[in-house]
Amino acid sequence: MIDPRILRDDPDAVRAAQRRRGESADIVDELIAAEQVRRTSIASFEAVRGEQKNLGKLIPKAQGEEKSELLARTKELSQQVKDAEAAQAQAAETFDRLMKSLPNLASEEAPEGGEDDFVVLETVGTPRDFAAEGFEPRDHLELGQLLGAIDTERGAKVSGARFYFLTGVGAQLELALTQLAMSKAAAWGFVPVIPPALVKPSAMEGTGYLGQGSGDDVYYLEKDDLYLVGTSEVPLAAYHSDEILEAESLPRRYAAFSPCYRREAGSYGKDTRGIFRVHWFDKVEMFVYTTLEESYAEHERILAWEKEWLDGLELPYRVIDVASGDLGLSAIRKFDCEAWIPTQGKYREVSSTSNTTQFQTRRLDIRVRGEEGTAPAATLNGTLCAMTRTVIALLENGQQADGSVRLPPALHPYLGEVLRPLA
RNA sequence: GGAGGUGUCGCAUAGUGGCCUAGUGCGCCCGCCUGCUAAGCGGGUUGAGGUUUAAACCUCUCGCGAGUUCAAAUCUCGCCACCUCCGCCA
Repeated sequence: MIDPRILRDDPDAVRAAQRRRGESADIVDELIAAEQVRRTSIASFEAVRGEQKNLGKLIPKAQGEEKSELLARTKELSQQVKDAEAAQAQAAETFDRLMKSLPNLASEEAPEGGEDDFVVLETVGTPRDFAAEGFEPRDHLELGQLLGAIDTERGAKVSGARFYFLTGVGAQLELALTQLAMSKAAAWGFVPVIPPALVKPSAMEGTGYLGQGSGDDVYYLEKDDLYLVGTSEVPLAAYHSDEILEAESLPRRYAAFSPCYRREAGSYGKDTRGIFRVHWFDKVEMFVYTTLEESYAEHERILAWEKEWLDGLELPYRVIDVASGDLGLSAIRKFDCEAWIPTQGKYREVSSTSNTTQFQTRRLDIRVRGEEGTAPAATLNGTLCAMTRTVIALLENGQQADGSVRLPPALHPYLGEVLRPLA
């Protein structure tokens, strides 16, 4: 949710931001009208309510005829108060619903356009030339099967399409990555967290994951009215909901390890091989609470940490500045890191960091107490390590002609230098 | 899953229908006093929203939501959280 004052003071800025996202600006006029109704209905309610309170004070002191006259008048007022309150509540709800459907104001610095209009900010490392090395690279699934690391057939048997088992060195690799990522994050000043992966609707709604059709991509347990989170951003954002944080305590940085569940509705037929696009994976996620003013610099810092992580894994990657039409509801700007996937001949997303400014904190009621009163906090999120895609990148980029896989030095303490095919 | 209990301002507590504009203590902030510190004295101290140039005023907020009533922290119902016991389990 954006600052309602911007609507009043500078509606053109909101219209411009909508256009940058490639969306209609009509909602701005609807919002302005709804706010007007909201304010006048508040004024009417307060007027009758005030009168009711004043008359009510006279009743215990009044006697006889004066008293019964007062009672008659207040009885009439009572109904008016109820009606005015209901009207006020309805106007507030209408305004609130519209406000919540409005996406965050896309940054003017984000490239304009849709999914394909991203800007490449940087390319790090060089993809290997397998032709020069004299062999055809195997894809991650073939390698995973040779190593006894990935079992998608049994994943499908037990849970269905887009599920998998990690076995042997596959399981060990995920545990090693988890341990490495969590200890790196702790060294950078993040508080390690293991959050619940099931959350109430308010948490899901507050982070913006139920809006604009994205609700279809979320698993929901009807019996219990709980959602399975698609990222630990959700429980981490809701962690401080309904709280006021002291300005001196910021930034608060959290790194969470959690499973992530995604229905992948609307991606039928896309990335169906292996474990690239799955219904469940585990992830270490960074999440920061700070002030709006600090959020822009923090976004750069999170990106820097993501790069440091990929550098440590010695993966070739590039960084893109996601276009305004592809930001999702909550972000004003988003940077993705994409690792090179040799058998696809492309860079593919392995991490993503968003500045969601005050969009989530207004919904979740998270404020900062500073010198000049309270203001909504700002939140940011960024992937440190999404397990399945990182496993894919490590296997494919580290492979050798015999199907063995060389690991980066950072992982040697956990798994040795080379993963070897089963005999 | 069953039975019982609790939920008031940062913390602790008072409050069983109108004198609650929620009192008191602690903590915290400002001032006075004071060789220093402590004590003492005076004032302030939930948050949100509305009217307004401003000062100021008003409304809402006693876990959340409905209801009863002219009037609800207080009475009724539903929900949530926590505590104790039983059952089950890791």
